[in-house]
Amino acid sequence: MNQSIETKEQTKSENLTAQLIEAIVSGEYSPGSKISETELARFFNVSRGPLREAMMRIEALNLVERIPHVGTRVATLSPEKLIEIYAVREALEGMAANLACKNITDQEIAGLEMLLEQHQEHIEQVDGASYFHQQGDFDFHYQIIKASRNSKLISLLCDELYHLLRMYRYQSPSTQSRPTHALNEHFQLLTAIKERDAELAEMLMRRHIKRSRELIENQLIEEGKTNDAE
Amino acid sequence: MNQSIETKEQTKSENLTAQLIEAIVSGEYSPGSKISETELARFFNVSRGPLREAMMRIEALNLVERIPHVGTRVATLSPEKLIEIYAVREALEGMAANLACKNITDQEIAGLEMLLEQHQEHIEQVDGASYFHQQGDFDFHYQIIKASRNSKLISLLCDELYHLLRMYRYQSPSTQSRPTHALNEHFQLLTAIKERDAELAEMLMRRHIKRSRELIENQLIEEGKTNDAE
DNA sequence: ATCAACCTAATTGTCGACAATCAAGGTTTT
DNA sequence: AAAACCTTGATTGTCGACAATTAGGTTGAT
Repeated sequence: MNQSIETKEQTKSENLTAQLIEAIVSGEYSPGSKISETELARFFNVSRGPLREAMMRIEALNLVERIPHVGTRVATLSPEKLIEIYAVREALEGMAANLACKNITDQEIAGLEMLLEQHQEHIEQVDGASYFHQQGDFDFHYQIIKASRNSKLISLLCDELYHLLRMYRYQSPSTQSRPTHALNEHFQLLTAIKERDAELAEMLMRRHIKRSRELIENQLIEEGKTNDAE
Repeated sequence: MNQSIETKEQTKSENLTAQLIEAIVSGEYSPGSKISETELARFFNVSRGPLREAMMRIEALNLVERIPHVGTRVATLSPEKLIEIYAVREALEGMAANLACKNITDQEIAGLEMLLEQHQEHIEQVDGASYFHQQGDFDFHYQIIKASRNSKLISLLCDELYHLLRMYRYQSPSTQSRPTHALNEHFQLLTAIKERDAELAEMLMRRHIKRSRELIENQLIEEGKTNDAE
């Protein structure tokens, strides 16, 4: 019932866009695989018109790659691209943390505190259940981004970059994370936000993201070594 | 001849996209004005299919605003939105300057020096010809962004944000600028880049953009005052 | 046997027509 | 007279068919 409201946005083209984004991000279509317009259109019971319109939008989000007269493929997210995204994230989320200090409400801060306490319990209970943690990680970051009150910043991060991040996570479930350290950094960050210390919050956020990036870079180096060894 | 290669991308939908972006950014279609699909399609000698596909892409760039079943309008860029964009620019271009220090070639640095010298001459000759200066301002920033070698960063700044900036410039030719100060800041920045001082370059770039933003904010306050006075 | 040219099948790009929706003006009812 | 309800005109959304282009396999020549 609720679904019938949610899924029926207004127009087929828009529904398709939302559904395809979710399907691609969640790994339902494997990266690099070809997307046949005719086939997909038949599957979703629409004509190729709306489907192509949806594809144009999704292409703009960098979730698929299109070559004229050839076809569309689900985007593949190499570790190199991911590292680029992390550099962008570092800049943008640093700014978001900075602005959040100026605009966040006390109520939102209380919400963030609750969120982190939940995460703490999760980590203590199921030591290293990284899936829950990663979802929680996203939640925390989302809240701070929203609290920046800068709609451009919000849409860039949430609508463009985070789709790609989620996509990568589904692609590479082996991705390392560091739940305990990350949680500590979240607590530090929240403290800075609570004290409305914008510069400190920005610095902590940037360091937090930079460390995640370094983890990926190290993995990449490791992979390089093993590949060389072959 | 060159043109026939440039303009004929490959497909009508893509040609349209490029042409419409240029037309909208350059103010050919005035902000807020309604765009009739039938009319535009006839004007460009295409059917509504490719035109709508182009619109979807352009909507993703935030150059037009679409309401389902109602229509499409050329985006209006309020000073408030512009200020938001400047905050994003500050973060992203700061990072770009930082990365550029690590990746720029000596040849590119020499190019930047020449560019700034040209600007200096321009300013000395035609004191306050802000159009040339603003174009030059963009050139300088573009080069640094490109030198970051981060393709995500480059596409975000050049393909998304700068279109909006150019659009605003065409909308409000009365926009104040501060050629002399800006040029000094550019020289400072270039010095930091030459010395590969990433942190300093980032800081200088951020301050440079922040000052531009403050100029806009002050204009906004002035306008507010005059409006209150009425 | 190898390479080049050609042909064919399949996919994408484009079009014109039809269906669905909205905005505006006029009509009727209270 | 004001408000609610059609009705109509125009615009957008969707569809199925056709045209253009590509990829792959086949044929032919060197």
